[in-house]
Amino acid sequence: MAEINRAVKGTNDILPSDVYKWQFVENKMLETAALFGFSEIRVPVFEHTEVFKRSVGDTTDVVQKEMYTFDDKGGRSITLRPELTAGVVRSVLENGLTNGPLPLKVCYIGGCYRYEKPQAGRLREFHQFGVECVGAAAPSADAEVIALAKQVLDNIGIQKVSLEINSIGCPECRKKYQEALKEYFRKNIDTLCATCRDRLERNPMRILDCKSPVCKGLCENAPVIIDYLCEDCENHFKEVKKHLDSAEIKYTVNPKIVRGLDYYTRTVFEFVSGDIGAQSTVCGGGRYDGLIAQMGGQPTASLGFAMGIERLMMVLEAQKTELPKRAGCDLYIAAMGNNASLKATALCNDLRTDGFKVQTDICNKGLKAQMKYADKIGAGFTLVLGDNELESNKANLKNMQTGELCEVTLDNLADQLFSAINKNALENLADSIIKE
RNA sequence: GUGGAUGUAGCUUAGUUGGUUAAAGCGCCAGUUUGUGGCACUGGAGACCGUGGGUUCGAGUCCCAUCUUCCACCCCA
Repeated sequence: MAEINRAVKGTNDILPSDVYKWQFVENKMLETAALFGFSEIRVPVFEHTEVFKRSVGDTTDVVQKEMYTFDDKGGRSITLRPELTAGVVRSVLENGLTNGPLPLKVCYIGGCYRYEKPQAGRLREFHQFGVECVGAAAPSADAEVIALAKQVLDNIGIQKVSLEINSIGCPECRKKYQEALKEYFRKNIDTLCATCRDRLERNPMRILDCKSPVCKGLCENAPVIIDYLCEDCENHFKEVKKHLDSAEIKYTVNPKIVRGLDYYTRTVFEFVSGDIGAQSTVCGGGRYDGLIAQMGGQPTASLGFAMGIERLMMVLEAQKTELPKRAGCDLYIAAMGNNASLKATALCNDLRTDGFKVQTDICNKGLKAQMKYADKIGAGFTLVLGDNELESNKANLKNMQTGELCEVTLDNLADQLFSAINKNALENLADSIIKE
């Protein structure tokens, strides 16, 4: 296939036959966020490169090798967002949103871009839903944000995900911990796998995540971050857990959770699914108390999370979850001849004004072809319009499910269609109740 | 960036030790006489066999390269 009609590597189309799933999921996300007082914010797809370097972290893989960065015609270094927190924080500061009532609760949905090698659950363009809660230092904030993530997943119908939490402390306790960790692994440097030997100095906490059996064995007895938390961080973590318990949100403490973005502090968490392959994290988040100050604002304790929408779709797919599909067409008007076609145009216009989904022939097809088309697009009812109908001002409304015909007058069609649709809906409901 | 697998019509696939106009099902379009979809029947459109080289008298079939897709590592949502 020629390049001109092929999507760029790692990108996907969401086709008309599938959008309903996305619309359902996105609506649930926004609705659920609203229950918690989070309102949507929309920020640009690209930012000054510096925004991401400063927030995500200069040494992270995301910034070092995965960003789509280019110079625009004005010589600015621009980067397509690899995640949304950075841009949202930038906007919050730029617009002085922290001067309003705190906590500030915002959520977002949008595409993110990372130059990675595609695989299951990993694309170059992918979509995230996330929230940011700015100016909330108490442990109850951590629990609320986690509760929100949980409820979003529940409301979408995601099953069998587990919540794992950890505390990676403040920069102070982390420094101490990393020293202890390095010391521990240095003693066993020869037994570590090659990549982990590499990680030892750069990011020793990553070794805890290694899948090689040797490293895994070594990790069993490695020092655990929780033992190195300062008093404040330890108390904070304890309180977070109490709040989760109080809300009856199940979790496991996983001391090995280490977030890959630099801005996280204290509480970090992930929701993990076993159904979608190696990229199993469907939601990741945590506290980032230092980020706002790092971005030039007043020190402001904050936290948030992000979900990978494609990964959620994969879970739904794996679970074989049926998502509600909206009816595509209430009425199809089949027109025969030019006069009927003119009348159909008028009727369609009126009915659409009244809020009905109505279609008619725009290809000059024969009657049979029009009926077939009506059937394929799932029209609830059809109406055939020809010279006879124009003359008598009456026509037969056909119920496409039952095949029943019902005579209607072409005046006040809307009312007649309305009652026909309702009658049909009631009968379907009754049928389904009887079946149960 | 590293590794493994893959690539024939919109979709799912067939294609014999390389040999004439590349096949089928589904889908799509149109018909099966006069104005009503789903079933059946008939017909039609649709593939430069991922791309570029090479071997050969001759390649969808063999070789090389490249790209895509998929999966894993790495990393992350």
